[in-house]
Amino acid sequence: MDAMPAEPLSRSRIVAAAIDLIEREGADAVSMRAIAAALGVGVMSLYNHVPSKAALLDAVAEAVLSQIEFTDDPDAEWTERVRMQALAFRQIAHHYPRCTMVVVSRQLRSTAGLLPVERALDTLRGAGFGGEEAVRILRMFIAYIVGSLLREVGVTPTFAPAHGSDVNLGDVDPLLFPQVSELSPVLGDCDHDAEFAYGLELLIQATAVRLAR
Amino acid sequence: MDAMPAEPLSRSRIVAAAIDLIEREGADAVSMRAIAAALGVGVMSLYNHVPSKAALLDAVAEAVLSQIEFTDDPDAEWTERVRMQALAFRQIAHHYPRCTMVVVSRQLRSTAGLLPVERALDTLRGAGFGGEEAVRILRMFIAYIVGSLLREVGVTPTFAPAHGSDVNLGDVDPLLFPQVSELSPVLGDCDHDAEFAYGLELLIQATAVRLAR
DNA sequence: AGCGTGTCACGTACGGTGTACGTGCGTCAA
DNA sequence: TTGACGCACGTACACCGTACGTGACACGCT
Repeated sequence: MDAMPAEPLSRSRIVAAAIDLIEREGADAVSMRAIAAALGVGVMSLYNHVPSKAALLDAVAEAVLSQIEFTDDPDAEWTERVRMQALAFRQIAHHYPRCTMVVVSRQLRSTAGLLPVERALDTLRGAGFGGEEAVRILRMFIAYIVGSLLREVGVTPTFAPAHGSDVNLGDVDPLLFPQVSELSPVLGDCDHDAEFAYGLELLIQATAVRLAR
Repeated sequence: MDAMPAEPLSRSRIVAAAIDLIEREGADAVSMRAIAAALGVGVMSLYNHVPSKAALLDAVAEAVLSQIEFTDDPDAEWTERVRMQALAFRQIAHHYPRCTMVVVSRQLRSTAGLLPVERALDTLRGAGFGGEEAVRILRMFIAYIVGSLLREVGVTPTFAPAHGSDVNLGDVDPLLFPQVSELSPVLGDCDHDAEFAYGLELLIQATAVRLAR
């Protein structure tokens, strides 16, 4: 009976199952019992490899973050390199949309998020920024990217692609909110890609101006 | 006995108690039972005024957001008005630090967040931007602000004022992460006010450049 | 071969959570 | 007076994270 060798249940297998479950059923559906069931093991077996659920979610964030793929071209203009890095960061959020909230919601003091930081700082300093300003600029970019991702997943917790707000903007009192009322069609839909690119270009240009001074 | 008239337990009292509890004990400590206990009522009484915990947290977000105080000077330069609005938005996050995560974590399709939007759009269009671009710029500012707030509360879940990362950056391999290693003192501490202001000014200037074209 | 010793899967159990449901008490309209 | 309705409340259930104990198995040593 039970021919399955049932490979040894490692930490990485647990993390993978957790990511899978989050992506399939949403972050709220994540429970130790559910993960254990998905792996076909008992609940408490998980605790031989993961100290707690919080640590597991940290590991999930770390795993997702470490999958960022940088195709960094050292010969390219620094503006182009910054653009690519920002887009790469955002891309993983599209590959794991339901996990994005998990990643963003917990501060990660691991070394997983360090490689992107290293690359970004290197690019900025190579462009001619001093260390302190490079850090400031990096923080600004991260804030913008994270904020954008949060809007994208916030608007779509069930990940219906767009249109979300619909009803809400239609019945706004035009006297109280004339601008909102007039612009409701524009506010109503949101091409995330275009929106993100717009802000990104603006940030890059602003950064370039800073460099010229 | 029981002299207390025990005023009638309205929805707003429940929300206020929830905010109070979040601010005192943290967002994790929020439970229906704890809120009920803080109000001196039974747990199920809450459900006569609030359909669910999720709805309660939405109401919390709405309440916090509606407390933004705008001192909008119509005679001021539009850049100054944008600055004031951004700072006002951020200020409530400092008044309710523990609630910030709650506000940011849930998309609000209520009219509470509409007044700031109306003001901002009015300012931008008054400056000369077209409707579509005003929306784009607004979204960019919101992304930056939200991202910044998330970093500020993320670094301080227990709200210890600063210094947080300490150990983590000290023992980074200088060969693997030369930039991070060299800049670790800069990365280690973060003057949130200054950092936010830096990015904000950069965004405003970039926006002004966009307008000039 | 016998025997600690360690690793690890697992069951049980406890205190917590959100909330469905029923019950009883107040205050009004008829 | 009586019915209806609003609302505070207790009980109960399913589910959660996880502390603890137990037993199967693999190993190095004598």
